[in-house]
Amino acid sequence: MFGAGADQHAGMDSALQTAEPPARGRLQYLVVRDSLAEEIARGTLKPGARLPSERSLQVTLGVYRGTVREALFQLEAEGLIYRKERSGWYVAPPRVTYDPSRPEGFTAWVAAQGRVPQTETLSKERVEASELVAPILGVRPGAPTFFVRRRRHIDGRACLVEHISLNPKLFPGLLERDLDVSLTGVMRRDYGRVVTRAEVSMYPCALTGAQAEDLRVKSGTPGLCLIRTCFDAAGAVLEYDQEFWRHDIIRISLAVAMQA
Amino acid sequence: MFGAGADQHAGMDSALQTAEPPARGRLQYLVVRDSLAEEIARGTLKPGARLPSERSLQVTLGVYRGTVREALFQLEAEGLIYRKERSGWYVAPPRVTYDPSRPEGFTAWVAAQGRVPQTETLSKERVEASELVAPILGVRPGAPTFFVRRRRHIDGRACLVEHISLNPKLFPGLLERDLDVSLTGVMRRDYGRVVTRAEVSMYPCALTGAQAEDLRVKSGTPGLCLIRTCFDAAGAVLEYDQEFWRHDIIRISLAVAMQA
DNA sequence: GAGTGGTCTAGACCACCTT
DNA sequence: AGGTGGTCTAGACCACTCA
Repeated sequence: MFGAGADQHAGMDSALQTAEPPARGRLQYLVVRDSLAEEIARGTLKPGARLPSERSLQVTLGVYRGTVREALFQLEAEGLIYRKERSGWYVAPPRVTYDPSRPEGFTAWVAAQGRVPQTETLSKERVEASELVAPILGVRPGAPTFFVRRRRHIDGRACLVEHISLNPKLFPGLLERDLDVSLTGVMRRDYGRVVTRAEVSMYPCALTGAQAEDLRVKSGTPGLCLIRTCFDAAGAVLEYDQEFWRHDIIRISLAVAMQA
Repeated sequence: MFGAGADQHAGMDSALQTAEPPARGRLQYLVVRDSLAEEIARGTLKPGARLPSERSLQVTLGVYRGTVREALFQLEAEGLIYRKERSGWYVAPPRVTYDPSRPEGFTAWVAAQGRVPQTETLSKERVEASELVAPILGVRPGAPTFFVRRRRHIDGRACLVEHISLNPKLFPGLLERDLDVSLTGVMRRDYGRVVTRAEVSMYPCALTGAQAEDLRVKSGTPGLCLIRTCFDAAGAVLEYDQEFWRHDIIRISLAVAMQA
């Protein structure tokens, strides 16, 4: 046996059997990370494929499990792999590209990229407008609003949950409808309301609490929070939408005209 | 002494002295996270303040250091705290809001939010156009291009590095100028080129390798990659810009008109 | 030089998924 | 029931920062 930490920091040629001229791969977990990343890039591990278990990697690579996990976390942060809780680690599929200036709904643009979309309504209810939402929807705090929670999937994998707030006066009877479809489509066809403008804001976040549970990811998983307020041509707020995305599945892309 | 893991999962009343009706705080690191988060929310810990050291938290809270660190990582992922490598953990300042449709440069919009911007040119050189960049700039692969690396700070903290590629024919002598200023300003004043349109794309990423070193963060830190191609009114590509942001410092916000 | 975070080891039990 | 990841313990040494 070798003493704890005697040559734990590689740099000498102990780390892995794969003879490499490390350069930056001095740290063991970086070596593990890069070797896994290379297998993914090379295609030895294809999207959707399952990685060997942590314990088998531990044995194969001759490092302790924490080091393997650190490497896995890095790859997860890069969006190269993801985990199904207590099931295993899998190679992540390519990102989908979302253009918030396009009028197509989720279902349409995901399908257009050759992927399989699916929407699931988790809850729909009447709630009192919060201090935050009331001024946005243009109602008094405490006034009735519609609140819809939906989960959306791509290729069978849950990739976002969204919280939608609406003004009931604009959409009477909305909650009685099937909402597993494009909401902008329902607004247009059934209520004659068309989104012509939106204010979009987004920031990297962590998925915690209810969001993490809804997406079945570990609390603290990195995510992207995307908030959208949709207006019609008259300037009425049609929808206030908070979307919590897995960080590894989306790319935002749009053309912007510079303001004068 | 107590056996390894006998009551390691709280739920019973072992976890922390702070009597709480956990609800979701069953896991020890979530309890630690939430108690720290509460101190930040309450203002006991103010932006910029330094947290107690991991070892002192370990003693205070009666858990092992790994548990403390897991809690710290979660708060980091949420953007509530950040680390200065090997120095300590600090409470994060509020995010700045970036609107890619505004023509103001970094220096102007950061200052407008009451923060102190600073730009630093890390390198500027002539390089051969890569396969990726050539078609974007409209030159042949291998043709000469300008390549500028800059690091930008907010309130003294490095918050992004950017890689800028330009077509030398449009900006002769650019590399001899001071580039620690607004590039769009230089383009406009010195070359009569005005950005009127941009294609912007962004996705959550991990800061690794050179980016991580430039920003002095640990490899694998979550980040936001923002890529921008700027055009003038004639449709010429003025600039191809890759920005690597710390994940916790920025919020993107813009108004979009829906395409017909 | 003292103190900090960063990395690493060698174990253990638990909750959950899969078969 | 067996295997997986998730959490936890109790150590150790290292590289770096800061005073």
